[in-house]
Amino acid sequence: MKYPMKLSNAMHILAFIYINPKNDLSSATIAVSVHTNPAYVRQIMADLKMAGILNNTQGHANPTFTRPADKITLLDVYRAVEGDKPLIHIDTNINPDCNVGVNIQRILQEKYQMIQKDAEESMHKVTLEQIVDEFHKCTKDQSMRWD
Amino acid sequence: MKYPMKLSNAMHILAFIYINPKNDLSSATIAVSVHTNPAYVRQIMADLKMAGILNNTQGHANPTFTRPADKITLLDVYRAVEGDKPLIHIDTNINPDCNVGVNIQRILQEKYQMIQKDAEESMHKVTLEQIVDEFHKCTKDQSMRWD
DNA sequence: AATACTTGTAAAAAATAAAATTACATGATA
DNA sequence: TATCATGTAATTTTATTTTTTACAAGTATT
Repeated sequence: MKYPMKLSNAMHILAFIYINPKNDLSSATIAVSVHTNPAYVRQIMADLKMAGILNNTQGHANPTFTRPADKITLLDVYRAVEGDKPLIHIDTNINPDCNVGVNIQRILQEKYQMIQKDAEESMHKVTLEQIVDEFHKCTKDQSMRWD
Repeated sequence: MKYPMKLSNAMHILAFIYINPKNDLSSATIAVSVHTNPAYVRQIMADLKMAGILNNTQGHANPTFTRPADKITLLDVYRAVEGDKPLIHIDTNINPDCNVGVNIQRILQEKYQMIQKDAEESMHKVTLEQIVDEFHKCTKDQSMRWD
């Protein structure tokens, strides 16, 4: 499948770091878990770094969060990896000479923006902390917690 | 992949039919407005027909709605053309031997389903009638109204 | 200082989902 | 009957994402 999965992979990477802070956190190790290659992990980590979520130092595998995990939301990560790309797209390639086409797409865009806003409010309520908490609950393995 | 645009094109097609009920509504004519080809228009109309939104008879270009336009929502059309495909996808191709990967994706899926639900509630509030009403308002051309 | 790691990044290639196209069977209408 | 139309399956093309390759540059250990 080639659906966009940077969001899911970015959350995976962040969760991996949060769950295994003492482990080897090199892009190579994380890549094994995400089932991809180190360069792609580094690309996503670069997005997260650019968005001010992650700290990392070149040459040294020691990624850390810039803020507590309960302040890192799904929306933050979505914005970090997807930027302004919306969930639903209008068709910008309609016939420009058709009054119906031009205006309907413009009106649709307004509606999509409202839907996007609702989805983003929903994403804003989900934190990395919540997700990792649920992970620990369901695995019944609190031994690796470090907080 | 290309961005999915069946939803926007399906809404375009429905609006075109609603705005121009007396015009030629052949797939060829609609395709000119959508800037695509007749077969693709027919494919989308087949989805809408299958979903019980549109009536059409083979061999005769006379598409009609099965119900009033204020009972046709964006969600209805989304379901018609996208089926169960969600807006956000988990990564199903993670390393199955990694406890973190498997569980994080499972937990993410639950979160995505909540976001999907909110987005769908938002889509449910938008009707074809509203969109075409806005079209008529902004074009200041009510002369083609037939209701 | 040498080495063996690492990250950071760009660029190219491969994969794949969506749209576009084609082809033709079938139905409607004059 | 001729000429339209729709319905639909199969194939090709296109666009986006992921994957891969490559290498510059930083870090740590010996």
